[in-house]
Amino acid sequence: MTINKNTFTGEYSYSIDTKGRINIPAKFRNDLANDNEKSFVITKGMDSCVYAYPAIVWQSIENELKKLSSLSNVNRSFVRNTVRYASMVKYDKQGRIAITPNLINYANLNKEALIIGMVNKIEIWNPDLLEKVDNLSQKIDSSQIDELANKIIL
Amino acid sequence: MTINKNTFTGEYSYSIDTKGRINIPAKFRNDLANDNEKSFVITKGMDSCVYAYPAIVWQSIENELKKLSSLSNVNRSFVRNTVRYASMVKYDKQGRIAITPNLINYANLNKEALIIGMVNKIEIWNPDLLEKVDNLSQKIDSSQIDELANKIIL
DNA sequence: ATACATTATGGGTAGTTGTGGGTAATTATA
DNA sequence: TATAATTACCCACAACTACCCATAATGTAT
Repeated sequence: MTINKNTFTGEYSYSIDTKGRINIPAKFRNDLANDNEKSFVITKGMDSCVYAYPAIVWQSIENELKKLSSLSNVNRSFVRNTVRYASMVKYDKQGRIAITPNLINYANLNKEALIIGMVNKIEIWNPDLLEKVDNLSQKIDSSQIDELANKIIL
Repeated sequence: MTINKNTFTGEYSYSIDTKGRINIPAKFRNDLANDNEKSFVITKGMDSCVYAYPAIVWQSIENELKKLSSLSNVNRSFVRNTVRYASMVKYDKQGRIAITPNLINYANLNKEALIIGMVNKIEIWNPDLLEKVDNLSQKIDSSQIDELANKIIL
């Protein structure tokens, strides 16, 4: 039992089976508020990973997206790309969700997968890819990271 | 009973058992405010040690992180690095927490471990490592200490 | 000093979790 | 419509974890 619902932290290593299923860590399932009815919305992440939002959190994101005027070119393609590959999935009795082939392909997922709690959402990664992306962004943005660190960490 | 809750000082030597469990010093358990529900959040420390924050202290960190939009590259990697190895742990009837294999590995923890109160958080160290890091930092010239002296009155 | 309470540490056990695979129902395809 | 492919749901089981109890060491009060 944690204090904050729909809030995820930590890194877990899980395997994706031949049917494209992956386990949602027991801890995350416990952190998921009941009104989500065991459902996440999975979609393309900003980096080459899969995002999984609690169903009701996704709903509020949809509401935000509705506010973006479609007159703007940028808005249109942004909305299209975020929504296009989104699908609601419910975890089964064993706690697994099925990842769509689209997303498996996009995130380059093989047998091994890393699941990372990102506070309000979950990321599913190919471990090798994550390492690359991580190294890269740390080199580029270290000064900005330090700036953030000064604001947030005690 | 101390005056300030969620405030830790002092050094203690404890052993980590074969299950990865370590005792939270009785004094620290008493210093932990009740609304933490006997829970800490453990994560990677700045040096090669494990940090343990009182759960509610960590919660306020999480709330800050939630405000950062994932559209920014810098924000993403900052959030990821901050929460990636964080997990909430509750101490059992004997007053022990279980340290995740990830963190045991990162901090090079064996049987012996040093627990140090660091005011708003706790550090868990491999004693040998701490000694090395400590020797290193003692070589830092005293001018920097003088600088600190301007900020804090002892 | 003695009795009692608390603390630190080890280990056992029942229940949970992660993983594979099977089968029936549903959907797609020819 | 018949058949193939996909999906949803079920069971099995090894590994792990949470929870409980035991015991020795330490601390505390009378």
